[in-house]
Amino acid sequence: MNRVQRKRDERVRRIVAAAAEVFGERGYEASTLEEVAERLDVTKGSLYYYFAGKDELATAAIETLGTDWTERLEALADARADAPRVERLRALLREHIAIAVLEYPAALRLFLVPDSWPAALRERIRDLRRRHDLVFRREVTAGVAAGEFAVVSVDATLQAMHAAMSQAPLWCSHLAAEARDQAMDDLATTLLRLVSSPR
Amino acid sequence: MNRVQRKRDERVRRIVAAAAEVFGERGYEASTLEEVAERLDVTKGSLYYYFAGKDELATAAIETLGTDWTERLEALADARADAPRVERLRALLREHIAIAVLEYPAALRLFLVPDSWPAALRERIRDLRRRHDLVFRREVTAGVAAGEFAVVSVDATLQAMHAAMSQAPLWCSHLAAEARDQAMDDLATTLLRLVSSPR
Amino acid sequence: MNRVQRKRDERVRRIVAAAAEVFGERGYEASTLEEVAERLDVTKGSLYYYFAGKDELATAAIETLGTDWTERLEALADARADAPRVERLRALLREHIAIAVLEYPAALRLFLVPDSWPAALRERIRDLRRRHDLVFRREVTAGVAAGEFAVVSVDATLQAMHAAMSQAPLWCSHLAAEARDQAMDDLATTLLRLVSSPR
Amino acid sequence: MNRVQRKRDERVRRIVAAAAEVFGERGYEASTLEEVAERLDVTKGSLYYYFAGKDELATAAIETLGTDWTERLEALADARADAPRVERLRALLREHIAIAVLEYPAALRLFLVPDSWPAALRERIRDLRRRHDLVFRREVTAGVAAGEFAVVSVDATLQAMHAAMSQAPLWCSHLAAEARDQAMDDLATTLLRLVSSPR
DNA sequence: GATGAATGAGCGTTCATTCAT
DNA sequence: AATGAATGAACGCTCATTCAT
Repeated sequence: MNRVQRKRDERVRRIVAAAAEVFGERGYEASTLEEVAERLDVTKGSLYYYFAGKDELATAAIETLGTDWTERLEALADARADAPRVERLRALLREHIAIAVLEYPAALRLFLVPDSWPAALRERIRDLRRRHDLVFRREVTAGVAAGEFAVVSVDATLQAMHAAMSQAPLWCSHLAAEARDQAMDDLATTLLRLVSSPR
Repeated sequence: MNRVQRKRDERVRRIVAAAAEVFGERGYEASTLEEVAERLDVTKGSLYYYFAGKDELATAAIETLGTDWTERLEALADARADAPRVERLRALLREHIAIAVLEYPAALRLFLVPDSWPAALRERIRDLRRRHDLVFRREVTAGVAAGEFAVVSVDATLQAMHAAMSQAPLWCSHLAAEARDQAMDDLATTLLRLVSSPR
Repeated sequence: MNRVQRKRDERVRRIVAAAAEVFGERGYEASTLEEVAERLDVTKGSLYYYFAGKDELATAAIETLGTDWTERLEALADARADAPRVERLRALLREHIAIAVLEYPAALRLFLVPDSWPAALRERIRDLRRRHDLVFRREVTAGVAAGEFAVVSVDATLQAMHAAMSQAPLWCSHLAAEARDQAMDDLATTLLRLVSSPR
Repeated sequence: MNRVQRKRDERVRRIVAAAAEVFGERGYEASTLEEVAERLDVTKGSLYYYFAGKDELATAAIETLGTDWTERLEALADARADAPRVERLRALLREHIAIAVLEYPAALRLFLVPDSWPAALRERIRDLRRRHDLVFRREVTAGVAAGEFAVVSVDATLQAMHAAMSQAPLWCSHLAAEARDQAMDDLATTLLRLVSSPR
């Protein structure tokens, strides 16, 4: 029973990975269950054995990706708990950008979900974003409270950070390794300006 | 013949305008020729008299949308030619955000062109973005040269600005009118920090 | 414009007729748009130019058939307005049976609609049945009021009549012409017993 | 081996019972093997160990349903062997209606077998109906012979009775419990009129 | 120039059926 | 005996595209 369950989980994992790929490359609307199935070398119908439909598959893809991403950032924040605020935030920004560029270059498209989704799923996705957002929000608000950071508006600041980081792949992906590293560093440093107290 | 030509141009102009509206609101995949035709109060088939297909219409729409957008920003920059740099840049940022949020909420999706599009069209779109980018790049580089702005990297700065502005609709669209205006102001002010000389 | 409209109406009429045939032969669930289209020698998709979907097509089929049927009975009732009650009712029963057996042998299946239909459509069908029912109900209640008929329950009586008449094709269709006429007569006479005052 | 066989028979019996339930509730097309399996708490695939496919299962279900139904009526007729004819017939009608309305509301649909079914299966079903019919035919013909009943035509009378009873669910199912009981009583009494000697 | 009509390919989804284990 | 998994055909539906008029 345990073995069966493991097998099933592994299968689900592979399907979600393939789905995340496809949704990321094409966006929700242009993605086809056929293509997801093709990459897994199974038929369309098989997907329905594991997922109730396109929406659920997309949600699972987003959820998996979002959870993994968030947890890594949370772990990083913990690991740097004693570092100066600005350095901890820089590390988080840098890591976020690196994950976006190197591992999930398709994430932006994945989160560009159609407004037509059922409210429940959209709420679920909103939760994911919130938790993800919280990693950075915590740092920023604490820094502001401590007088080390200064922002015009926490929301606007976080919005700008997230947007810039999630679009980084569009800009960086085609660069050579070194230039890319430099670009990612530059972006992180640039985004730090958003919270630096201007004196 | 001249009169005929003018008439045709005007017709094309109206079609493209309607298409830009629809594509701008829904993105490429979710847009329907039926809806474009409906807004023009003609039938779907008529569009084919002027455009070879959806892709061409979309390209024309993107082009129009991009050109319109850029020209409005250029005009604004001209109008504020004598204003202090920082105020001119703020005005440009604010206007860009307003256009994105209020008029073309799906522009981000629209510019995320699928890899499957013909290279020619994608190149055309790249040109548009370049010209668009130039409006802000000019301001930033001039400001830096004049010692009034300071940036880590011009590319990273512009990249962050554009990303934040184009994703603003995701964040602002659902806000009430007043809150939305405030959010747009905050975002513009926040993005100004990216070029402010930190002293 | 008038000619175009006539053409369209004729087209719709033919589609509805084909649909009524198919739905009648197979029932709602087992009927296929493909088969309706095939009988019309067009493609499935064409049907959507005239009807929004399977449900609407089925509703139109039911509606057309039901209206025609009812109107003919109403006309008959008018024509026999001066005949004795029992003879007028007999004529109505006989005509109803004849229409069912000879013209719409498939009607029974057509009205066996799935419970899953949208409430609006089911309400529409209920209306049709009500109007159809009214032709007989009027006769029965008037007869009862006049003391010429006697029934246990008007509802039960009408229900039994309608059921027997609509199922007549199952029983009569395969009979030879003469035997079939006799069977239809017998059925009408039998059903008259339902209202005869038993003394 | 005998024990094994008994076990298997029991298993088959339970499957068929579940199938009869489902098919009786939903009709053939709308029934799913998945649902049958679910009610038995086994998987879809298991059913194929006992039945070659949906059609065979449906046939067995119809057969069971029909046999069960008939036997209950036969038992009832026996139990009331000494009652007056009219009361025995009333009891049979009432019971038939109750079974139709309360237990097999979709039986009508189920017996409206598509023409596409193999002739053998359809013949089988016809046999079932004949035996079923016989329960009532016996009562009616005997009553007529005894001079207690009077009918225009035995066939027409039985046809009307069966039709009214099998369509009763369409009419009664949505009534509240009390009203439904009353309706069933009324219908039985009404149908008795079909055989009552007039005057 | 424009329309009404039709087409056909493709999509998401369902489900009876098969089969290795 | 039974299960989990997979398949494939079919269905309802959408929509870009074509074309005679």
